[in-house]
Amino acid sequence: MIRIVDVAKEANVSTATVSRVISKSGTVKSDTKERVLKAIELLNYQPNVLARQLRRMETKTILVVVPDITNTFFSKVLRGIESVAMESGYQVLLGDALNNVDRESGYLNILQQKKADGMILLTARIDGQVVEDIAKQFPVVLACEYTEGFEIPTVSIDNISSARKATEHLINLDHKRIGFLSGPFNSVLGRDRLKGYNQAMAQHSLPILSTMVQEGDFSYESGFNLTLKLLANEVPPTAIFAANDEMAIGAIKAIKSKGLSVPGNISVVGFDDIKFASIFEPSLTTVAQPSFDIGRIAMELLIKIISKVNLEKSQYILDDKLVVRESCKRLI
Amino acid sequence: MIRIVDVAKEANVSTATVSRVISKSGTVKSDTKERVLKAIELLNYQPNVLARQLRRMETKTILVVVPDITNTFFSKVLRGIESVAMESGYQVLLGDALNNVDRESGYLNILQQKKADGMILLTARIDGQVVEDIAKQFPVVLACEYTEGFEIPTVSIDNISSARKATEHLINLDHKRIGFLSGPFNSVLGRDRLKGYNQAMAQHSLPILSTMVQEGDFSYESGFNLTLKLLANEVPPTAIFAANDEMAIGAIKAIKSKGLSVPGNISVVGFDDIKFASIFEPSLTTVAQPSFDIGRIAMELLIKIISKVNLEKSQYILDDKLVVRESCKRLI
DNA sequence: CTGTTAGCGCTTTCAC
DNA sequence: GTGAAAGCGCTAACAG
Repeated sequence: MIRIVDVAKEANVSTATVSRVISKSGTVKSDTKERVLKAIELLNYQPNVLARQLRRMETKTILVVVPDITNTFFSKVLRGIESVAMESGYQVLLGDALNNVDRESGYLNILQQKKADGMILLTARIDGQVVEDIAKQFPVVLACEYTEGFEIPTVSIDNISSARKATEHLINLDHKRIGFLSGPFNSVLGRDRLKGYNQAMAQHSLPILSTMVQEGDFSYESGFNLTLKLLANEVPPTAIFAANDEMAIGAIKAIKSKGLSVPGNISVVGFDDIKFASIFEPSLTTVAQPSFDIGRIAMELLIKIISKVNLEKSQYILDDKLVVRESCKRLI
Repeated sequence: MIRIVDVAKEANVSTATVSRVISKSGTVKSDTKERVLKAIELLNYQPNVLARQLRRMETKTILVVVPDITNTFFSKVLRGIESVAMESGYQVLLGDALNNVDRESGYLNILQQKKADGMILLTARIDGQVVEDIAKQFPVVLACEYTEGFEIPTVSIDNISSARKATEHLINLDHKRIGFLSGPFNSVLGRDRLKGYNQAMAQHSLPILSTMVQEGDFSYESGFNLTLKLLANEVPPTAIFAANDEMAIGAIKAIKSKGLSVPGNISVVGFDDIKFASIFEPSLTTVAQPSFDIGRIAMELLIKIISKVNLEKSQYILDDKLVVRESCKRLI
């Protein structure tokens, strides 16, 4: 292994000078610099990042905790994060929580061990207080999700109003009996989308029936199974709003499996606008989240926090958009 | 920050003893150990991984370079990698190459900087010689792909025979004019699947027409566009074999867009068996790769290499399986 | 503009 | 079974 002293010897300067050249800090006369560069080239020297990290007490690495990496919505957020990370010289350590709360909290101590300078959470099923405590000690940004009542910097859409809009879309199509496939109640995001649904129903004086609300886990399978349950009701719904696209697609498959059609017999709205939403048949009416931007802004925020730049504001609410496709129809 | 000396002082021992306790090495009398543990607890001490890394010259981190994280096939391989990594105390640094060769090679110097102890490449479009050079200096495992003529440890299926099997499935259904949507010719994997197609055609004395072979990039869009091109032929194909599922789904959408049906007018076979293959309509006949196992075994191999354990063999060929679903039909 | 030097926090010989 | 002490390779304060 070539060390900085080797380069220093070769170039006939001190290690400090070599260090100044490679970290582009301080001032070095241009011909000494030239000499150092040549020596680096000659010896094929690569600075040992580990030593630098220890010295500077920073890793230039951030941790991203994803609830489910096989969900393309999250992989797109991740892309937004990665793009900014790369520009700014950061690397991304991936934590896939596999939709499992224990796994999720397990990643937290990577921060405490100083293996990462900060963390972006794409999921927040962990106890809010725990996250809050971590966020007090280390740079943390919440993306997509947020925790109620705490002051952790957050990037997300307004889930309540989006869910309300989506539900209203169905109401405007004359649907009155609208089933809701919820996300887990233990996530704020799950609860928010439910709130939006409830608000829309209430505002239009429609009854909120407990049989019409099912708690899923954002998976295709839960969408499928819970829809079968909704359909088994004495009076089944004429429309279903699913809290994410994977469940919505599961719902459509379940409806079809019963010999019914979408949107012929039942209308379906999803949430996220994953790639597949437009490919699936019928193409899915859904709430499009600016996934890439969520990631991008979250990473920009995190970098600011790490650099101790003051934040103008800590809650970033981005615009979403209801994308109307083929999966909904006016009730006749 | 609490340091090891603080714990040592608190427990009235030397730093060496504390170190022995936390790294479970050497021998410590059980009541001294007790005292140290108590001090650690009391001070809420977390070892600084950076310092340990520098001292031990290892990071307990591995780099995974993925061609496209939004493709669920790769995210499943990643899961296999992560599961073993976690059990063995490794963390996963993610490099998303965005299907871009430059990005891909950019990740290589993370190894040289010692930010990772080893690397798993899920893509190998970089020059084989470059990979070979890196693999000589650092632990590297190739998964899914491999490089021709080099001796880098590899985990994959036998792409040639799988592609041959898939093509033969169509031939056995009496198809003679079979279009092939290839992956990029600059990847061995792309070329191998083409080879399999060619072999099957030749063995059954069917002509290999250049108009029937189109080079795509594994994306949905390229599958869609190239299929339109295939269909524009004077004599269009009666069946299409796509080198991955995303392209196959693009193909089906293109066929439908022309008012034709799958499998009614044209049969389609894919490759990978991504989650969506069974959900899409018609459900896709495809070659199922053991994605999770590929990841798992690749990581196990990498750990062996890092630990300098001798490998019994370096090329692991896993079994694939043709999953027959609805997208193919006998030609009448 | 450049060199000297003291650590960053930990592990690991070596000595007792 | 335990402690003293020498670094791992680098950076940054300070001196010149």
